[in-house]
Amino acid sequence: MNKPAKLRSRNPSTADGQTMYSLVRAAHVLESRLEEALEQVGLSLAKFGALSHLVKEGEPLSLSECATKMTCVRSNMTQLVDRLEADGLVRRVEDPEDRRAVRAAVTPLGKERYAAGVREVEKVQAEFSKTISGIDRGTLERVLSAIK
Amino acid sequence: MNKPAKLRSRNPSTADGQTMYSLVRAAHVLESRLEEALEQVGLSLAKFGALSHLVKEGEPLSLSECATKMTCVRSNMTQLVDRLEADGLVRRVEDPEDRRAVRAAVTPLGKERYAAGVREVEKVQAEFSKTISGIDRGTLERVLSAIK
DNA sequence: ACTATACTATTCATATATGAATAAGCCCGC
DNA sequence: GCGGGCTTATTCATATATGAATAGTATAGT
Repeated sequence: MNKPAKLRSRNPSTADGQTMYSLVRAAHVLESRLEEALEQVGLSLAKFGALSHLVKEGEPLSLSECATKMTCVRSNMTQLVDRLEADGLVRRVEDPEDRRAVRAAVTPLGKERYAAGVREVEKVQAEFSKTISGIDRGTLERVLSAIK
Repeated sequence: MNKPAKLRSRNPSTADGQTMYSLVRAAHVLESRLEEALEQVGLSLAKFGALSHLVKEGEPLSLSECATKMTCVRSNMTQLVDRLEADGLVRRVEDPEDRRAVRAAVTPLGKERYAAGVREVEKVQAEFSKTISGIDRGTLERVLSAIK
């Protein structure tokens, strides 16, 4: 639902600052497009991201593992799983191995919804692909992955 | 304070999808760095962004104008100005020309804080600049600005 | 002058994120 | 086996964002 307004504008101190802001702005635009596309199938980017890890893993993941994979704090995952559960897309199941842990299991509806999300996301990716034709993808990937 | 966990991970449907996710991830990393840098001087990225528009404009802006410049909805600006006002960085002033409007005026403390923020942000920009040496800046800018 | 329409900011409900505090359960060294 | 130190999830307070609903003000067209 929300996208940060924070830095949608820019600060012109240096030329590179410009590029940095451009990159952040472009990412926000892409996120908006993804949110919009996923909204068509009743998902948000956050929900889609969580489902994608669960579906790919093929078995229930503890909320801690989910949080790690999504690079967010656990309290965020607690709330996200609350919403996913309310939507009927995942179920909380106990972990018999570790009674502290709670695992999130994707429901059949969750799998369906995820598949529909993938189809929507692929459209956005195709769009994006056209836009970045005309830049060397390898170089771009290398630079982007250097930002950590 | 917050950065989206949403898409910090990736979905490997196509190679270009990878690049799209890389871009989004990189932007989140940059935002985190900016948030961290600004935290040193008691600012968030959202607050810094609002201050930057107000300082550059040189005179009080209505909340609607602020929202437009920050590309966010007005209710967001209402809350952001609430927090900036609580920090003593801006003041709400009435607009004698239009009794509907409320303008945000930067305080002297706000100007100082902004200047301190700029110094912090410049450090992050310098860091970023090093990272992207090795890619043609013009090409990158052109591609990024094509995303809208 | 009046009315319809549009724009102002605010409030409210909600989603997404963080981080601190808490309670429960695990496990290592003794 | 037990005490201390992790890790687990949750709750709470808060920040940032959206969008719907509202109240007040402005303005254009008649």
